[in-house]
This record gives sequence, structure tokens and C-alpha cells, in this order.
Amino acid sequence: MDYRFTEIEQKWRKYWAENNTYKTIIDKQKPKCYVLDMFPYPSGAGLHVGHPLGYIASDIYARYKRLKGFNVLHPMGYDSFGLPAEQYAIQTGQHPSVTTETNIATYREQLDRIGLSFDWGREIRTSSAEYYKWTQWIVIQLFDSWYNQETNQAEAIETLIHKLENSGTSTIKANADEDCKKITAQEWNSLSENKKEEELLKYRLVYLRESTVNWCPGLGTVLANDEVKDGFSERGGFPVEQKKMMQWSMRITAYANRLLEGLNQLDWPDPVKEMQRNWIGKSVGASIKFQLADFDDSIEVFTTRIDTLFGVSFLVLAPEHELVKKITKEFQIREINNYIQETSRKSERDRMSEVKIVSGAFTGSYAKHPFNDELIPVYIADYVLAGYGTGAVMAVPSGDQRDYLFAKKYNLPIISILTNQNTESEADATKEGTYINSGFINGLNYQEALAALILEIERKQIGKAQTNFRIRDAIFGRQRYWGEPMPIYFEGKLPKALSEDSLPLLLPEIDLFLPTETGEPPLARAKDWNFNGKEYELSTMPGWAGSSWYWYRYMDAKNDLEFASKESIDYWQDVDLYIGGSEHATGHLLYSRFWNKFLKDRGWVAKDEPFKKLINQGMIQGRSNFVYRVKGNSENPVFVTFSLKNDYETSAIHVDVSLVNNDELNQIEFRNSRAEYKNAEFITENGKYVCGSEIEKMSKSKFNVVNPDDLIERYGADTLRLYEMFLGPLEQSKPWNTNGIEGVFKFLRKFWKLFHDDEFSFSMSESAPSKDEFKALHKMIKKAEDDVERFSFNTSVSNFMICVNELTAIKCNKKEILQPLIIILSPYAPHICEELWELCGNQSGTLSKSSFPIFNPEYLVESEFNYPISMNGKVKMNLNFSLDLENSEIEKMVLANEEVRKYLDGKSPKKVIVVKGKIVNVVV
RNA sequence: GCGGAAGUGGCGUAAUUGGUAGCCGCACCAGACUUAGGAUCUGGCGCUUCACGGCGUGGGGGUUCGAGUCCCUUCUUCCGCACCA
Repeated sequence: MDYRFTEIEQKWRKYWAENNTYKTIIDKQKPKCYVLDMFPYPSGAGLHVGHPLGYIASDIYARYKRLKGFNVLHPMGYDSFGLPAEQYAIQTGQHPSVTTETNIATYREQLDRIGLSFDWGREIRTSSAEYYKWTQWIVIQLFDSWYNQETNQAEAIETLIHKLENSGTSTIKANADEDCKKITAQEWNSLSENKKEEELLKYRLVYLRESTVNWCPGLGTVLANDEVKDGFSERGGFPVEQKKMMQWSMRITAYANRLLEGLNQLDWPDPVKEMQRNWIGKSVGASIKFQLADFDDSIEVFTTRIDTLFGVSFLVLAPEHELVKKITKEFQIREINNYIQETSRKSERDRMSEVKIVSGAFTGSYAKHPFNDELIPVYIADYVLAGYGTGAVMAVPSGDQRDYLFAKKYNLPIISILTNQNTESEADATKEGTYINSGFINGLNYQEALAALILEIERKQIGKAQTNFRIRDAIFGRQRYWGEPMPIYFEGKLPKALSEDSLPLLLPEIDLFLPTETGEPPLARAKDWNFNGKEYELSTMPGWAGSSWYWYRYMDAKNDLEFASKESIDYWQDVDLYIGGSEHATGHLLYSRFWNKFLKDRGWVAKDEPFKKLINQGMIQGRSNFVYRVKGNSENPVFVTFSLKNDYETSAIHVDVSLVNNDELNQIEFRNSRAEYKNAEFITENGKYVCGSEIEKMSKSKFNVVNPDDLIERYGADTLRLYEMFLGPLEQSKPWNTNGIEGVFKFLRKFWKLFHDDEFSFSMSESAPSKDEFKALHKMIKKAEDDVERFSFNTSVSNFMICVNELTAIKCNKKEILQPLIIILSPYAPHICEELWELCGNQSGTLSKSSFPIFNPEYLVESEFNYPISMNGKVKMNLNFSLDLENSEIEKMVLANEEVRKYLDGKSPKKVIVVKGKIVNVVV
């Protein structure tokens, strides 16, 4: 029988589903391995060829680990709340749950066809009430928690209340709002319940507060910082503006330091770690106050270079700084107001394009230098941001380029403060040398000056060492319909959390998915939706809420008493391998770590970090094809082949990539594809019409979308799986190109043929294999192991091809060779392997439960090496190696060789370099 | 501007991590078989040369017996951040 992939794949798909082959249960006899994919948002377009790349890789790893004796958790689900379904609902009136349902069905069908070994019994959907019940539960826990800096973890709000009742705020060190009252226990106890609640809200990890938000009028909602790109919304590309609103926020800033520290122990790609570090943006420095000359107020600045304090020649406030109005002198009011107006008119974009130009205005006021009492002018400028640090900086033109340009423009002094500093043409941020012009730190070096200054400003009580973070609290509310309702109701103006037993708070039905006329969120349209007559919060949670804990739900997906049982969490612990796109670096991956640490603090989960190893699969781009239409001639269009197109005046037109094979146009199919092309004529070269090509994003409008279903129909899922891996390194972005798929398909057919005779009937020999045959097998076992362990799936496929070529050449059909080969290939091409496994006489469906063959180096050593030397206990697979002659055993062996003695000529060798069994160099 | 990753045949890539550069596949060329096909098999395929040979991993320099791999410098491409004090 020929390799009938369609038949085989249907058979095994059915078998796996009917027998629950990939159902996973807790098995304490086996070590666990948790292999997770980032779950998809089920969009209407379905899967294209780029989506399954990561799923296939993780599936190979999961199947491999099973063969290696691990109990593997490999689940899948859907991140099914989100904007596109809602936008579609607004346009069509179709309820988001309906479109979501349809899309999920399509996704499931497509995923099934690829032969992925998910345990679908654990499927989750973030938009199902059974799931979002627990998302709401976690939000309630966050609401009922505060961050204690003394224990450096989140604690139940009761411990805070206890402290307040007993000792007031004096012993509390918390990450909380800045406007927390400082009160005694007595004062606290005499507060009304409402006043107490108001105070507590300032400590909660989910809190309501007026804050500046990214408001997107086009979407009618606020967005988190990571959802805004260059002043436009990431989804939809609508302009985003700054606006003050009452908003729900998450106190992620409390975890800033731990989120930063935690990165060090993670096996994640460096770029992702680096992006998170930048996003958190820790800077260590000091804050210091400058007393104003004519006012009681002082200006507090933050600096990372307190050592440059004596180089300060002016102060700069952000235009929005609260002191600006107060300290502007009469004669400067006009100029200051003009400047403020000018900068507020500038859009985010304009500000960014003018990075190099500094501008500002003088307030007319002066501050006093804290150590030498010199008068320092106070300016405002838009290069200082209100939102970072204190919104004010001490300007040191000699050390900071922006300050330098500002000083040049407004003719302010540039004071050199270090012996090694050169400020001729630009600022010099060096820390080398010793200080000059710097009062009591003159003659000291950087480290000494730093220590001396911190000591001095703390003694004078004008400043202190301080660490700042760039990360802001995450805005948690969205004025949208299709998301989790906040488990919050209001008593008057006070927000209260629902009790756990009233969960889930179901998303109510509404008739129109738009904000109300009065500008309230869509949920305001819900009828009879209230908590004992009290109002519910009307905003819903953002898209990242449901994805910030979902890996725990997979551990125990059906549990309706807990988000996951303690037993399941204790067993599965954390994710061993997480595969997904790098676009989530500062969103999902950061929020997930935050929630995980919170859950750990409160004792509900076992590990401090959720994802041990992370791999970012590369983006698959599209490869568009073009035909070149000769201008004029509208009746019968004429197209010219790529190589001759410069001889004509042409326009390039996207042509559907399904009509093109290896850049050659199928002229008949092309004529049939559209009525207007029916009579198309072609100017060809040797009868071939060759199309042009370009790399673009994969999209419908560019006719370059390659659908995995088409390829599966033509070549089978096993070929698709192998080819996606063969394309190149997993982490690398690359354009999709179907050209090479034939080679992979041929490989599977060759593999199939190893088990069949010339008439295509199954045939296998029971006789004992030869040395060569064993060698080919064991070389393969070793490589298959090494390749998967370092996630080098592309080389792995190549190595399989080499092995099968070898076996084909020596016509090997020995059972003892072929059967282990089926096992090690099965993670990559499970359907064909199951079929062959069965043909070999094994019981159906036992393949995934067998074990990975054990590598035996003996088969390689004897024939492969002239010097059968294993160094570091590692067998050299390769023929080239060098020897350090420290080991006397090795020395003896080498000296026993006639050739070497000749080379040495009586001297003792330091090093002998052996290439392919020949000595190429001797170092004496 | 800052940070990160990467530059190897016509193309996708590989190189045991310092040891014969180009494995495997695509494309291409030649041949075999033939039921004439977009099937299968065999051989060839970095550049240069009739050949011996010479050159060759973006460019230049260095370390080393030996460099695609390490160091310095420079160019190019992609990604991320963007006035962060």
C-alpha cells in the first residue's frame, strides 16, 4: 500500500478522540512536566500557517517528554473575551458570545487536524462563567489585600485593620496611595465606617482612584500603557489622549522590585527579560530639596547622579508641576503661560519628533543651592515629565546632554566638576577622576563622593537615597461590554467587593453594545441588574485579566469549589515550558508574574514564578506573489513574466499564492480564477510564467495567506508538522514559503517505504541487524535527544532525513532498527508512526505509552574512531577533536601511535590535534 | 539617540560551541527508467581555473598551531524603548 496519509490521519484522529489517549491525570509515580502554549484569541479569520508553529513545537516536546517517562500536562483553551468580537457585535448586532462560539468551533477543527496531543478535557474559555467566576474571585482577593513592605508581601486586609486599630499608621509601611492619612489608633477607632473604608481603599491592591488615563475615544474605553503604541491604540489604531478619570487600578508597582529580581532566575530569552527590565525601569538615586529664595516652599528633585550636585546651574520643572503657578514672577507670567499653552497643544507625536530640540521658559524665581547658598534660576521645560520622579530635575549641563543644550540656548553656566570631564562640545557623563568645584567633596572619587553626599543630605534632612520605578499601576477597568464584570457594587460612593458565594457575577444581556447617551459604559443598559438594589460597577475587566492566571485552571479545570485544588497545584507546580509570541513581553507576561506572586503571597500557589522556561516562536510573514500586467489593452489583459517585465510598461498586481507553485504561475487556473482574466494572454519565457515576490505581513488583502488546511489536504498533517519545523530555527521570524515542502513529503514516503517491499506490501525482517545498521540507529537516537533538548527542531528533521537516506541506501528493513525509529519520530509525525507501529504488530495506541530508546555509545565508538577516546564522559559524535595531554591514559594511547612519534621527534607534546583520525598538528 | 538580535552558496539553513565551512532540503544541470509525469532512481552543484591550484562565512584589524565561532573597529538589516533626570 502506498502512503495514504488522509486515510491514516483520519483513522488516528478518531482513535485518539475515542480513546481519550491524551487524557492526563495526577500520577505521583512519575515526574511532572507542564508544557503550555499561549492560548489564542479565537478571531474570525481562523488559523493561518503561522499560528501552529508554536503549537507544533510544544506538541513535539510534550510527546517527547511522555516517551521519556514524564507525566505531561499539555492543555489548550481560548482567551475568548476581547475587543474584536465586540466591535463586530456593534457593527452587526450579533452577540459576541455567538461569534466567539463559531470561531472557537473553527479553531478546534483546525487544531484537531494538526494532530496536537492536547488534553481537551481541560479546555477553558475565559468568557465562560465557570471560568470567570474565578477571575472575579481573584480580583476580590486583590481587593481584600494590601502590600506590607515589612514582610515584603501581600497580606489580607485584616492584618492592616488590626495594625490600625492597635497602633494607627505609625508602624505601617505599605505600598499605598500617597495621600494616606497619618493617624493614631485612637483617631482611627473614632472614624465612621465610611471614613475607614475610604482610607482602606488607598491600601487595597485593586483600588479606585482618580488618575490620568489613556482614553481612546474611537474605542470608547481606557487603555493600559502596553496597549498604546506611539499615541495610537494597538487594536484598531485609533488616536489616544490623556484624560483624568475615576479608574480601577492594580497596584503592580508594589511588586516592581520583586518582578525585576525574579527575572534573574528565569530561563527566558534575553530580549524579553530586557524589555521587562526597561518597562519596570528601576533607577537608583537620591531625592533632594532645593529651598526657594522668595517662598517657603521647596522644590524636590530626583537624581541618579547626586554626586553632580555642585554642577547644578538651574532647576527645571515640568510645565504641569503644581508649583509653577505660585512661583512665576509677575514679569514672567506672559512668557510662562505662552509656553504652557504651546506645549499642551503639541501632540504626543510632535513631542517625540522633536527630541533633539529643547525649549523652556524662566519663572523668574530662584532656589538656593543646599550647600553653598548660590542662587539657582528655576525654569520650566517640556523635556521634564510630570509623571516621572517628582516632576522636577536639577540641571547639570556638564553631565547631561539635554541640560547642556538648554544651558547653551539660555546662556546658563556649565560647571565642570570632575578632573576627567571634557565639556567642550557636549555633556560628558563620566564618573572617572576626582571632583573639582564641588565644595566638601573636592578631591574625592565617585564612590567616596556618593557616600559623603548621601550622609550629608540625610543629616541635614533635605534629602535621602531613593529608588524610582518607571512602571505605573495598571489601569484595570474598561468601559466595554465583552469582558468580566467587576465583582464590585457601590454603597453610596464606596465600592464594596461581592461576597465569594455570590459569584459568578454574570455578564447581563443587553440589546445594544454601545455606551449610553450619557456616556456610561454599555453595562448601564442592563435591566434589573443590581445587588440587593445597590449599583454594580459598570466597567468590565481588561483583556489581560483572564489570561493572568489561566495556567492554574488547566491543572484542575472542572473544580467548582476552588480555582484549582491544592493537590493539583502541589503536583503540577508551575509551567516547565511556555511557548508563545514576543508581543506579550510587557503585557501578559508581566501581569501573569504579578498575579502569580500575589497568589503565592497569599498562600494559594506553590511557586513564586509561573513560567520556568519561555520560548518566543518567530513570526511567520507572508510571501506575496505578483503578476505584471502590460498597460493598455483592457479587453484581453496581457501579463509578462518577471524576467521580461522591464521591456514593457507594467503594473504589478497581487496574485493569489494558491495559483502559484515555486513562483511559477498556473496559467490555466489563473484564467479561471476571475472572469476578467478569462482571455488573459501571457508573455512567457520557455512557456513558463514566473511571478515576482515580496515579503509582507500575512493578510487576506494581499492574497498571501496560506491556510494549513489546504496543505494538510495536499500533503497531510505529518508533512505540515515536519515542514513547519524544518523551515528554520523556532525563534527566528521568517517568511512562509511552501516551495520546500515536497522534500519533507518525500522523506515521509521514503520512511513509509522502508517498511514496505517493491509491491508496497508491508514487509519487515526479524533477523539481527548489522553493526552499520545499529550505528545508524544509535547515531539517530543521540541526535534526536540532543536536538529536542535544545529545541533545535529544524536540525532534528534534517537528521531524520539523513538517517532514512542511510537506511534506504543499505536497504535496512530490520525490525530491531525500524521499531525504535518509529518511536523517536513519533513526536514529529504522530499519525504515520501510529500506523506503522500497529503494522509492526503492536497493540493499537500503545505508541505514546512506550519509552524512548536508550542510546548505546558502543555502537558508535568501535567503527567510528581511530582514537576511541571519550572525554568528559562524553562520546564524541564527530571525527575532529583535540587532546590536552594531561591525562596519562590519553598520552599513552597517542604515543603508541607510530605517526605521532614521528611528528614529535623525541620532544614531549603539549597538545596533539587530530582531525578525522589524522594528526594535523602537534604543539610542543 | 539608547538597548537587544543577526549578517554563511541562487534560496531556507547546518557546523559537535575554537578543529576539513556549506550537512539536510529547495531550485538548477546531466543521465537512467518510462504507462510521457508537477512520478521514481543515479550523479553533479560556493567562486575561480582546461587543470595543478588559488580564493571564500558583510568590510578592516587582532588573539591562536588553528577563527563562521573569541576580542577591537566599521557597515547593513530586523526588533524593542524613546526626552526616565
